[in-house]
Amino acid sequence: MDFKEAKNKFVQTWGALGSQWGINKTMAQIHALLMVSNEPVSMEDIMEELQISRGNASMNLRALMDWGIVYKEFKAGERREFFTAEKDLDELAVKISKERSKREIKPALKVLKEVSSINANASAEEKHFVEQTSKLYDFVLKADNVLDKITEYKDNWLAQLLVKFMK
Amino acid sequence: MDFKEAKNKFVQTWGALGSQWGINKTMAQIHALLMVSNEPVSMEDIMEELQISRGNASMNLRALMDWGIVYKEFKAGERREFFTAEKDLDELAVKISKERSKREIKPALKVLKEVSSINANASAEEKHFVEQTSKLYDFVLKADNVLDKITEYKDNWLAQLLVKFMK
DNA sequence: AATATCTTTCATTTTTTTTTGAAAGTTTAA
DNA sequence: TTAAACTTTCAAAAAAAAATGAAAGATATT
Repeated sequence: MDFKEAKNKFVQTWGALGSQWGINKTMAQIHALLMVSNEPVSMEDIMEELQISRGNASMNLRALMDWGIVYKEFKAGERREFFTAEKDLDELAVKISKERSKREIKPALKVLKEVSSINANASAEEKHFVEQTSKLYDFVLKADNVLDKITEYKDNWLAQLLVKFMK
Repeated sequence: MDFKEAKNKFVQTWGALGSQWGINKTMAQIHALLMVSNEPVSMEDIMEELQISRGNASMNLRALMDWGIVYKEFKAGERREFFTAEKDLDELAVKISKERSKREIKPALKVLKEVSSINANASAEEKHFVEQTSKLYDFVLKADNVLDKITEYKDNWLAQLLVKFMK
């Protein structure tokens, strides 16, 4: 396998993986492309390499920047914009964790709190509902706290975690 | 908010959350419904409560059973089948982790290993590619190992993890 | 201030995913 | 072994998501 093939395979695989995690294919592919580029990449190059339209490239780059995992770069003397991805994997994990917590977990917690707080009458059905959603609330809250803690460690949290867990 | 509203809100929210995690809405809704039901539920009831077709119910129940988080139940004297969800949340997390590892992480690792093993010639571009995909391989491998370890603890791994991390 | 270079927006089109429902399949019971 | 009760399958339809591209919007240059 030569470089071109390998790069292509990586970008395709990352893209497919993205879909399975609720991220759209192109967005994941752009991210993959930037991750393995040693130089900032122009929108033109991204369009060319992934065979996508200008609008598509623009919108997905915007989304990636909203996630805080892709940055704009300005090259001296160049009019157009260039893009780079966050390449530090710990930093990347932290950013994704924080963002997903904010966008998805926190709102879900709010709903869980609400629905688990209804005044259950005597019926076994309602009691079970309250019990189960309360457990779910506790569980998700704990999981979210773990994420928070992890992001505090920031550097190399994964290795530390592994060490702690294996001992 | 009364019970009916709360239940509906929970099912809807869980369904929406599912979409953001690469699981289809109906599948997540069926799972939500079963999670908060104290009694096994028939396919007829699922169709009725979620307003979905028989085929849809059948296929998504099958998918949930493939994930190992929903079970068929047979009631004495009853011809039709009933369904229940795994309600132990630790167990649920373990099953989902294992399944995602098997379906997504392991195959991704294989590709990462492949593409990071190309024979990089002297160009900075190729060197960077190999370096970055190698780092990614190590990172994902470590993360996958953490999942493995977690599943060994099985009961209440989350609480243990939290304690370890906060100390 | 007019023009050139580049980016964003968004209505429309295309693609992908999900859902439907009727036919085929399966199991139990009479 | 026939029929009744239920489940699964899958081609077609519907819905949802993503992509296009041209026009509008910026921003720099002459």
